[in-house]
Amino acid sequence: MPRAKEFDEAEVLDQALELFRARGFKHTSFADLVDELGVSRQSLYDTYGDKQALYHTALKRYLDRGTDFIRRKLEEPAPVRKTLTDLFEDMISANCECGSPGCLMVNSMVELSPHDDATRALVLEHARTFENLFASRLSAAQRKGEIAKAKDPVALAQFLYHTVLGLAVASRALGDQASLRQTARLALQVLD
Amino acid sequence: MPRAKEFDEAEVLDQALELFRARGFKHTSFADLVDELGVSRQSLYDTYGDKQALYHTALKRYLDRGTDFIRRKLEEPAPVRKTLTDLFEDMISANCECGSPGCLMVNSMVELSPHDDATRALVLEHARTFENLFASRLSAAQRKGEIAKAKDPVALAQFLYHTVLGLAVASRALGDQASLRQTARLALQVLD
DNA sequence: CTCGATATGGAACGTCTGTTCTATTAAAGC
DNA sequence: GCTTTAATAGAACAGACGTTCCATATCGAG
Repeated sequence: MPRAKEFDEAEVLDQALELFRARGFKHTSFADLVDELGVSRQSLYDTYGDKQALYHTALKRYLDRGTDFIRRKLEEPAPVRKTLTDLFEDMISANCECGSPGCLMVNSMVELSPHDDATRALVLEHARTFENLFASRLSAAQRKGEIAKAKDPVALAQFLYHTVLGLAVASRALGDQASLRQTARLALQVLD
Repeated sequence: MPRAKEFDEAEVLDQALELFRARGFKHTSFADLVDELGVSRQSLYDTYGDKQALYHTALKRYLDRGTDFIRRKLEEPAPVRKTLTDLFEDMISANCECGSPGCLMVNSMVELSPHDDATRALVLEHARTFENLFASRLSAAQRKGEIAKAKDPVALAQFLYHTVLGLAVASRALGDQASLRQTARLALQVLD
């Protein structure tokens, strides 16, 4: 049996993720990663492949975590308005922690999606998943009489998705949490 | 008197703007600019300064054009709902033309704002201008009885601004115009 | 024609980039 | 103790990057 890894693969991946999130793909050099992760060049290549592969792995991890979080949240038995209010609040807090690096998914959509097929595929799939999860939760809310049956759950889900994108951009570039919360509150009025 | 410039300074600047818009700052090399603008390196440096200066000039031009457009539109005597509906429609069409390069301002907010003070200052000022223009138009609409007086015009303006950001991201990465229009329609329901 | 300013092509520059190679050290299992 | 695998440091690489310099050609005004 070989020697055991001396660094936690998942933990270092998360550190790389945070660097990419704060600085973007192009603005994060491999030398930056070596310096700030405390792992040698060669070990990074052996463990994660090249820079693109590392980025994609980090992005996939980020998206999966987000999907899991949303799915769990939407399964809670609370009223849909309460659930969505909490969800937006959580997202705003998460995107504004430690400065305002914004959302890795949104940053990837802007920086890489148009030129990198793998990234585009990842975010497109996530968008569909997001919309499906929300649409089915909203449909259930309609059956329970929580929101009007005349509304289109898919359109509502897409609207909420677009709202999340806007909040992520604003949190990265403007960083005013109070106005983000107010926007979330107004956005959820579409349910009324 | 010296020799006259052989290229249209404003026209070439617009071409550079489109390149930056489609590919971002880091992904657009100076060699790309030389190749695709049909102007020599030296002339570009003499006319616009270095790459950063060229980008900032292009971004400023883009923001100013956007502000002018919005200001003119909001001054029209039409009802506020009709005006905003048209405005969103125009923005969606403009952001989705020629592929989906998205919005140079939003792209700059994501790629450069956190690391480039000049860019951050430009977009922050634009955000304030946008919100002020919208807030005062909404206040006027309240005085005319077009929308309820109980609503906060500033909060509504910020909500609409955040909505625009989200639509720009979605148009760049997803490019589904139909869902963008539907989102715009739902967003404007906050006025009801 | 001449002078002054401009445009242009190409070479040159350091620097940074992502990536690979080599050599050495270190732990875990047989 | 040997083998195997992993970690590390450092050198080396070729290519791209932004930028500057130089020599030359071109046009307008005097």
